Amino acid sequence: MQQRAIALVDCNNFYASCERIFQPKLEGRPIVVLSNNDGCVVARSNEVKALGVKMGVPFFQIQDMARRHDIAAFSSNYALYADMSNRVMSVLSQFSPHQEVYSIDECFLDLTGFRHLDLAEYGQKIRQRVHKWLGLPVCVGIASTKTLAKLANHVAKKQPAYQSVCNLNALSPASIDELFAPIEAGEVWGVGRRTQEKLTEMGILTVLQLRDADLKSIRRQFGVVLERTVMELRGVSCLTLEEISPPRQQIMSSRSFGIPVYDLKDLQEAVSSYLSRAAEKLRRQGSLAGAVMVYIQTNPHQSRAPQYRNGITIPLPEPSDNTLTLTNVALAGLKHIYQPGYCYQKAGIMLMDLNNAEQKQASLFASTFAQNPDKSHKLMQCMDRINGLMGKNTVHLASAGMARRWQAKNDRKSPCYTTQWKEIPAIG
DNA sequence: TCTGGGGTCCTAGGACCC
DNA sequence: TCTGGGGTCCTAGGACCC
Repeated sequence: MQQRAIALVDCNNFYASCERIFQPKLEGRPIVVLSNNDGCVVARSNEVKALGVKMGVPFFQIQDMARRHDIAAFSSNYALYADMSNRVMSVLSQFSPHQEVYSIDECFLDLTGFRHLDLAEYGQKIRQRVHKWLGLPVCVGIASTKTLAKLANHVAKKQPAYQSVCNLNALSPASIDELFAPIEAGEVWGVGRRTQEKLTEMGILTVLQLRDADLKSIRRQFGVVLERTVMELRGVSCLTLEEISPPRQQIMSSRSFGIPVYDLKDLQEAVSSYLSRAAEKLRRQGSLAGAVMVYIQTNPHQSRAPQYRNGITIPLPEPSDNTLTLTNVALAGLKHIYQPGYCYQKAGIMLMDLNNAEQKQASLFASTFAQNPDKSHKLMQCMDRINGLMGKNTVHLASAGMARRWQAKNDRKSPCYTTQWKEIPAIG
């Protein structure tokens, strides 16, 4: 079988880079992007990484350092990142007929058909076009399997000699061994903290050692997943390119609150608004939910305060994608688990047992909406269209509240430069 | 007193990813 | 004072059935 050529294209420090595009004066200045509620650091520019700030640290823990080094901190602006991501993916799709969008900032491209070209050069072309058209830096890793392509990307990022593009297919076996020998096994895609610890105990420290480990004992100790990973490191492709993403099997929506919440009323508003978002996603992918889960919890980090967490899953008599139906179920569940007297930090909902709306099974027992499914369907369509055209939350259920005191903090959010007419950058 | 064995389905929990 | 959110897959163990 011919050797495949899979590229992994990954944006460098994606969120931080997005912020920089529209504020060029931030070039060279350390930047962090914060998680929801301005809680943790979820993206760091190179300057911040150099300062030793780790991924996921609570922002308040580094606030002194942030002041000392003049770190620019941003609330996350998902509308901006999602829009920039779409643009990146669209540019990248020009370089191969086979693309798998793997996450918001990376995608696989099948370049097998382009093997007659110098693929390192081709990778440079990709990089330059994304940079020229969008102002975003990317790195490219190319190899015969997805796992190796991820690793090649890691090399492209870390080793300046490669100038952001690394093609393992062009290297001799001896130079690949040399390349893999100093890289920690934990850098491999699919090897997390736990697995790395266990591997270390077995004396497997490097990528090279993992690749050459005894397959049977890997299988026995870790299961099929890591076995596959080792095979992929050997150049045996076990993971296919998934060009069309399968519909989600569950849809979650949860948020921490911006302020401490005690009242059922606030929780109801939050749950209702999370549910609306999730139901929109549900309808967009053309699914129906068979069950709704709702949960609430106090802040687990505040160990001295009384703790309470609870959740309940409620099956629906008949699968639905109707916001009103789903909300009623979620709010009934919430009422059931709510205990007064606690300081709640977070609530969430999950739509479960999703299945295709076209294969809907009629219930034996007619429910309120089943008596008039057309009407409810049209109402939802109408809501989705208005919100699509006029902006999120233009129309929403009254139960989602108007004041929304509990909403997460995001004081440091940049404008939606690319998705809101009134926030388009002006040159003057 | 002696008390099988194999299959399926479901769930919870763990591990991983970004 | 201040600690994110949203997913997937696999496995083990229990319930249940014949």
